[in-house]
Amino acid sequence: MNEMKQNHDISIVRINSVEKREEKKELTRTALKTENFNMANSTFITPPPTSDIDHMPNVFSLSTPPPPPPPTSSIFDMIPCDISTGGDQKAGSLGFMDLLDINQDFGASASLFDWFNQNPVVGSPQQQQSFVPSPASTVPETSEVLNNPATPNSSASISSSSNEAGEDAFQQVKAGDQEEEQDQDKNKKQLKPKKRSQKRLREPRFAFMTKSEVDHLDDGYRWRKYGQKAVKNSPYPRSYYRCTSAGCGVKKRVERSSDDPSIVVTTYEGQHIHPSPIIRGSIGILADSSGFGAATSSFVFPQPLYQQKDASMILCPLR
DNA sequence: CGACTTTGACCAGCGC
DNA sequence: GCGCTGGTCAAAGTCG
Repeated sequence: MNEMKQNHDISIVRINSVEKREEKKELTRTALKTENFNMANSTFITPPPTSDIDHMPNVFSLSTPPPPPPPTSSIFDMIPCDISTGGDQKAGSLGFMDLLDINQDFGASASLFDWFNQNPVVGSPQQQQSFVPSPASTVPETSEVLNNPATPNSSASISSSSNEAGEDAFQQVKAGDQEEEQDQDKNKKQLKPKKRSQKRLREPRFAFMTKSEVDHLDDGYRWRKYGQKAVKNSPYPRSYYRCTSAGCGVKKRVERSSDDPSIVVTTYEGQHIHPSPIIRGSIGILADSSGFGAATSSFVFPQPLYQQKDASMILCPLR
C-alpha cells in the first residue's frame, strides 16, 4: 500500500500500426519537427542529438490531453491531473482509469483508439507537446514506450505519434483490421504449414510502463501465454500473451526494462471485441459511463492495474 | 480433464 | 545469401 504513495510511473503510448522501422523513421521525423516545442511549464525532455535519434526505438509527440472530466460517481477518488494547468499530481489516490480520464466524456468515440483518432495533436503549443525520450532511457529496442522512467515528478504521459502520417497509417490499419482478422483466422486454421506469406500488418498498439514487482499485471482480461523470448541487450525475457476470449485477437507483450528492472513495459496490440470478463470495483461503472467496456466497444482499456498491490503507477500528462 | 505455461523450433523481415 | 532478431507455433508439462 505504501507503494501507492511512492513515485509511480506509467506512460501510455499509442503505437501506430506501421512497420516498426517506418514507425521509427516517421516518428523521428516528427520529433525533429517538433522538438523545439519547449514550454516554460513543460517537463521537457531534452532531445538527444540527431545522430542519437536513429538509435532510439521511437519518439512520440504527446497527444492533446482530454478535457477535464465531468463529475463522476466513481467510487474511486477522483483527483485528476490538472491537465490544463499542470496542477496537482496526487497520483497516490488516482485510479488508473481516473488517471487516464477514461471515465470522462470520450464523446462519440467507441474506444480509446477512436478517441485518440478524434483528438490528434491540435491546438496551442501548450496543448501540443513534443516528447522525446531521454537518451538515458533506453527501453529495449522493441519497446514502443519511451518516456523517461526517471522523469521527475513521477510524471507520465499519454503519448501518441499523432502526426499526420501516423494518423494516416493508423486509419489505414483500422480500416484493414477486419480484413486482417480474417487473415489471422485463416492462418490459425491452416496451422501446419506455417505460412505467413503476407506481410504482417500491426494492429494499433498501446504501451505503458508500470512500476511493478509483478511482470504480468492483472488487467481484468484473461490471457494465455504463448511465447517467451530472450530480449537482446536485456537480461529479462519478453513474454507474449493472447486474450483467451474466443475471437478476440488482442495480444500483449510484457517485458522488464533493462535499465530499470522495477519497470514493466506492457504493450497491448489489437482491440478487445468483448467486455472485460472481470469487472472490479468501479471500473464497471466507469466503463458503462464512458462506453468503455461495452460490448460494442472496440477497445477496452486495460483495467485497474493500479489496484494490484505490487503495481504502482501514475498517469499524468507530461508537461 | 481442461486451462494454462514452458520451451524449442520454425518463420519472416531486415541489415550486412 | 547469411545471420540475427522478433514473433509465433505447438507439443509436452503443470496445475487446479
